[in-house]
Amino acid sequence: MKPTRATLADVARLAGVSLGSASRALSVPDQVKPQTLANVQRAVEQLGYVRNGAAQALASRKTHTVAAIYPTLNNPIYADSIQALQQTLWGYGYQLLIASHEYKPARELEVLRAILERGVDGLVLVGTDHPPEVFELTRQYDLPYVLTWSVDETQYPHCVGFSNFEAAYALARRIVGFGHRRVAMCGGSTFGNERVRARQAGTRAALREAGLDLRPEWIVEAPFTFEGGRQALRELWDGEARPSVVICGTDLQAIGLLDECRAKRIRVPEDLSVTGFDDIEQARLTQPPLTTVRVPSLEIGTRAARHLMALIDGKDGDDEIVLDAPVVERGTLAKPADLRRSAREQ
Amino acid sequence: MKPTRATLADVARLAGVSLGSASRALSVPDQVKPQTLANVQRAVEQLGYVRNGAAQALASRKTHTVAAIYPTLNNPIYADSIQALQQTLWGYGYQLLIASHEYKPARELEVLRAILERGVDGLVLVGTDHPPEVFELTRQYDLPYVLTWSVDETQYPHCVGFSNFEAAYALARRIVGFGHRRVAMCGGSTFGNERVRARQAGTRAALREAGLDLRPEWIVEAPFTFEGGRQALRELWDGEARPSVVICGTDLQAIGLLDECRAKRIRVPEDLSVTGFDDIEQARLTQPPLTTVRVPSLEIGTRAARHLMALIDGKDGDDEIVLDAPVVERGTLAKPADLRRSAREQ
DNA sequence: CTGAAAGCGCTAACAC
DNA sequence: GTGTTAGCGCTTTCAG
Repeated sequence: MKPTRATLADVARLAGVSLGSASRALSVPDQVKPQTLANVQRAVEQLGYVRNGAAQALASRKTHTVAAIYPTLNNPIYADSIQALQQTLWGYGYQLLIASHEYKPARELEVLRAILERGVDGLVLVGTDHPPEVFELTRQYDLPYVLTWSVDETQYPHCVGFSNFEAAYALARRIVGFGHRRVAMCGGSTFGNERVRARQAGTRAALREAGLDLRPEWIVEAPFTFEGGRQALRELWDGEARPSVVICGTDLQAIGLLDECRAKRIRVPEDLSVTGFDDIEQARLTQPPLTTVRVPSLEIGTRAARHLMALIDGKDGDDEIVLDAPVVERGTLAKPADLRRSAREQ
Repeated sequence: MKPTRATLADVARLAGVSLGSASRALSVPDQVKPQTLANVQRAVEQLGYVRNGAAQALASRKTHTVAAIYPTLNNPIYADSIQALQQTLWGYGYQLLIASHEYKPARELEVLRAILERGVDGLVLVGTDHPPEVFELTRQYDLPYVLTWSVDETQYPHCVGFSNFEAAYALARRIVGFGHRRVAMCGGSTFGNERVRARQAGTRAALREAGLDLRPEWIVEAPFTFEGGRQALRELWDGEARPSVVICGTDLQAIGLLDECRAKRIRVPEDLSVTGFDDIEQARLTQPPLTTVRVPSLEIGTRAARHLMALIDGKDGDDEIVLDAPVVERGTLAKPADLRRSAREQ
């Protein structure tokens, strides 16, 4: 029965060295004589000693913990990224504190405050658009941070992500290339979310080149969930005119929308084309498989971790990591019905 | 420009009170005169003061952080639970440190050590089967913990979960009730995983009642992923004899298996019945929708959080929370082909 | 209800 | 290389 945990002082005493040496043996082992190192290690072993993180943090002002604030954990794309982040961080001896704000900027700020109070050495945020107070706090606390997922609408050098504008642009070009002219978008709120804005902008740009525009009634705002997709389809389908394609903001929405199509006996892609965004694993399991944009979520996690580690080490590292987010064509995007017909007629 | 963060001493000075009073004003506001409280609050405001968590932790031996170690984050069921856990904890002023061990017991131990070093006030673990060192450490550190997901194979009172045995038993009864006699299981490794064992046992119990048994070659061990399910089907289908139903350990596997069925033109449930476990959202999106067992993952998260808070507060609380995990029948489980035929013949 | 003072366990100069 | 010695910023007795 151990009444109280062993401290470094106990270790030092048992090893017959000073407190300082014991401390060094643990944190900078190559700055002590092999002999003392061995003694200390033996003592540690014997006592089952484990460092007290709080004390270490207080004295060294390093917590060996970083925090990541995600919009939600309910999207596999973020889960994947967290997984990668966590694994990589682990390799550096860092722990991960995670939180989510459910797409509410105010909530994000609260969460950040709580995290700051607990103390972390670095921060990972998703997206570039955050309440100004967020940036003030990171500055005030001198907290290194990396922005992930997006490189849109920002000057900040430490971003690990892709251009949502370009990705959406490329996808829309593809869509236009198939001959679609009645294009709808099912996205989330643009509030505090530059990804949604950038994608809208990218889509618009491609449409404009083809002489098209996005009709306001065909831009529907729905939650980034299966249910959101279902809702969106209902809204779109009950409208005056019907689009020939709907561009979804996430695969989750697209999958839900596809399911609603099935319920309503709308054939995809014959009656309606659908595209997603993220390329989650399920995207290839729909019937037909979903045409989408592949977001390198694992790589974002891994590189964000590495980049943050570099920042924390004071190595200002390379700037902005722009990853690729290619369109992956599968079965839900095809020529619109009217064109098929005319093609056949020729 | 703030060269250095304000400390409680600064606050006290500005407020014209002692360090002690300032401290109390923050942590036990009703033990100070309203006047001093107000002074302190004003000072805090003015200085933009934020507590230093490390110092607080060191002095009070409370970190206001709890850790949760999950098998993986790559299963929506865990993501959901984490979400609920995190939200609930947040309401109590606690942060969540998360980690995963990818179904490797040794890894879990390492992770726990790192977490212990960092310091947490409580711990959430998934399952009841962990390396003995895990339990030794929690004891040695006097760390309150709750075991989730399962109440099988354990004496430990602080569990929040369901009986995997019962759930599997109920499902198997249902399967047997449909007339299946050639039953296969696609599960994960039983190593360090009592859930898998309990489910096998429950399944066996139900089969035995019907005079059946599980043929060893029909127990396939595959990763808990889409791909795992695909693999399992291939293995099972290429074998000497073919089962009439396969019971999957997770919906992820079941969905992958279903997809492989489609690829191989195996009709479900005509040629083969399939069941899942978890009832993730996608389970109702397969074609036909998946018959599965509904695991109350959100509730597990919420109640685990509450229970842990009680433990931390020294309220030993109520014991073992046994939740319900009902079978949800959808379309992938039906009578086996031979019975259908004979039914028709009659 | 408040102030003073003693640590919490560790790191980081600083001399030796 | 190693020992000594200040703190890190806060909580918590203990008197008053």
